[in-house]
Amino acid sequence: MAATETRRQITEAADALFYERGFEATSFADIAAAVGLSRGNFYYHFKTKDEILEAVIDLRMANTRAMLAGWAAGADEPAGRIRSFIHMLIANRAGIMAHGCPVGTLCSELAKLDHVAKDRAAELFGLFRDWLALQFSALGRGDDAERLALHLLVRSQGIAALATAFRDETFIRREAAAMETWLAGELPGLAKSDLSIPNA
Amino acid sequence: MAATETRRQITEAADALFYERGFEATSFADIAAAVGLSRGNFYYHFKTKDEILEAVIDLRMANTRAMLAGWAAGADEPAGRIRSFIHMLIANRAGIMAHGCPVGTLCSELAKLDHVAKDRAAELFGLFRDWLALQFSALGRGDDAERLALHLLVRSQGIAALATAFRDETFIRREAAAMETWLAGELPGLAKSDLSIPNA
DNA sequence: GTCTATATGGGGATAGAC
DNA sequence: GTCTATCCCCATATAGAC
Repeated sequence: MAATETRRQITEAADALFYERGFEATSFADIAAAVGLSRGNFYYHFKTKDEILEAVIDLRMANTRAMLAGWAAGADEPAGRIRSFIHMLIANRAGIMAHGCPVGTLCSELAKLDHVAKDRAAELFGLFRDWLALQFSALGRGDDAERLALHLLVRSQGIAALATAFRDETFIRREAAAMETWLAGELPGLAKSDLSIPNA
Repeated sequence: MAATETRRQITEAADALFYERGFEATSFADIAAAVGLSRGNFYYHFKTKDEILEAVIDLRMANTRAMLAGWAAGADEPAGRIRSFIHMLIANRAGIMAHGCPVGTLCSELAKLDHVAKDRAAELFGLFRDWLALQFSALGRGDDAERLALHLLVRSQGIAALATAFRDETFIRREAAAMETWLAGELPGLAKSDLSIPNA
């Protein structure tokens, strides 16, 4: 197999395992087994665990950018795009209840380890913050755009944290709906009908 | 030294280390060194790591109950008690920026490990939820008490998660203030002056 | 590029002397 | 109750054959 393809497979397997089990709790052997590779060969592709982490963060940055671009393409109005962000909580509820938010839990773990990559992981939050701020700016809230963006991140992170602890789907839906109500209040020009709660 | 006293010291050292470095990342040797004990002797007091975790959760439950009782004793009005909860974010900001919320990060780590104690750790959230709900009930919001309590937990958890990632103290103060504004809006009978932002 | 075999270190955990 | 010595396993990481 081509080295780049194997590297891609390793990175994707590590991405999933880091999310499901955590960075420290995932061993080389776990990743190698997931890809169907021997431990020895593994080191041909990645020399250290930190190198894998770097590749995983790069992958998540790329995936996040693609997701945000998809949301932007999927809705003409900034309010609808923000709703896509909120809806993510419902769409990913199973994973969130089992393993939390991939971004928040990674940042938290790396902060405790005082890992060199902790700031790079925080840039994942930065992507969401900047993208949300852009939508609020387009809605005429330029002065408050970053504050409003961070407030949405706060609530989504809090929902994820408590959903992991209590594993209560109703709670997620209710708090997501409350976020939409808040959004409507911040954007008085918006029609109520544009802010119904997603069911998917 | 008396066994109970040594056990207490171990539990407190483990409590701090689990918070600062995480449960998995903390080794027996780390805890033993913090207490000034040999590894061998360590096993006289705790047979397994899970046993230490259990003791740490018990300690945190007791400490949390004591803190909540202190807040109740320190303010006659339920609104002031809730403000004590919000103020905790400011008071603990240094620790939160470095290591996150002790409750949220422990629940998150144990969930990923699928650890047997994950539900016991979630009961720490339960203590806050029930205590906050009690205050809202006393304020005549009995029907919504749990929902309002969980909303406060959501926002405090989200603030902790993002504060850890961005290490921005201004952000913490601003979001804490926003929580107080929200609280004022939920309790229309409350005087504005009762809801000023703590500075400590 | 992939494998097996292996080095090395640290983790949890135990035995037994004092 | 405390210590030293030790066991075993699994982790990261390397060497070298194929």
